[in-house]
Amino acid sequence: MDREWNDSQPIYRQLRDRVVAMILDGVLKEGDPLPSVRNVAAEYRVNPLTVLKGYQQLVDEQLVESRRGLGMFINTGARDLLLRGERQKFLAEEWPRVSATIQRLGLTPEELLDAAATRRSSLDEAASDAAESDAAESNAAGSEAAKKEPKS
Amino acid sequence: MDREWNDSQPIYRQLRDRVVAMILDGVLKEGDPLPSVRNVAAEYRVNPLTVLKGYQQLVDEQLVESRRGLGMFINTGARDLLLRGERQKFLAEEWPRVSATIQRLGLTPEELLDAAATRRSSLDEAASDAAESDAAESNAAGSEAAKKEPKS
DNA sequence: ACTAGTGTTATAGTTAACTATAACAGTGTA
DNA sequence: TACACTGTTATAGTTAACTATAACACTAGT
Repeated sequence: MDREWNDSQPIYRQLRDRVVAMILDGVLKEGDPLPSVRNVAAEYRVNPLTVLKGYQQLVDEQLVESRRGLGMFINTGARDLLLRGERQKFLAEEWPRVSATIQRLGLTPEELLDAAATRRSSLDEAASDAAESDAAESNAAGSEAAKKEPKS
Repeated sequence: MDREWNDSQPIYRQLRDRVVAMILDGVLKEGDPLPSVRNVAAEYRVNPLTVLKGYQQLVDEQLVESRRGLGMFINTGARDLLLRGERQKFLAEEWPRVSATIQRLGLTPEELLDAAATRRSSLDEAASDAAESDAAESNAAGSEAAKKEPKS
């Protein structure tokens, strides 16, 4: 979670993508609160408005609901919605370009698997662990986030 | 070649990537001229300065040489240079993210191969043909580019 | 009521990307 | 020389992304 920003895409979109990844990985489940705008802004040393913009994207996509004074919460059905939408989006918009690049560079499946494995072992431990242990306490990603129960 | 721009990355970088792809695919060979700044600008209805910026990146990477009054030409060794650099860059910077996304979405090799095949048949015919027929006339990508011989 | 935590809005400034328009500079050919 | 191509630079304006600073609005706990 401490990796910095990639200059090939706006921060607010990378932020949106991170939350999406956490939902897909099961780190954030339905009803869970997102780490607060101010917390994220402070932790990543980014402007609160930038965080808000990323979160607003999620609201627009019906993935997240905002409750003033309480926080932002994962909607019911968010993960299913994502599994449909993101698959199609990825296959249509990103994978063709990536696939062409792989072919152009003559990369072998071995090289690709090696590179993927290398990264996973060094970066994704936390996310993998959280995803694999299903019913464990699902603390959100912020440092010490609020964790109040939404009153339905 | 008539596909429009992707708003997820600046045009000048997409332009740079297209030329890189053409070099890797063998569409542009050492000594070949790039389509002229003005031609590309007109064909894609983009500002000449934007095209120039993309081309300048290639000059900075030693892939292309600029000759005032003549045009811009692929350097010798450009393809080898690319095969080394781009492989490393792709495996380190892009593939890990893509690989994680694939895993998250639970995409199968079949789905990925299908999507890749679908796209290739509809988009890349021209590039593939040019790459496969090796010694054919290698006309550059512009509409009717200059095609002068550089005097070494 | 007070306080500390939420999301939200307002104001204003910087930078990068892109644009339009125009001119300058070098090369080859008729 | 004149012309038609090349790359290059100058000037200036728009938009999107990001920033800093501050205030407003709402909720829960004490």
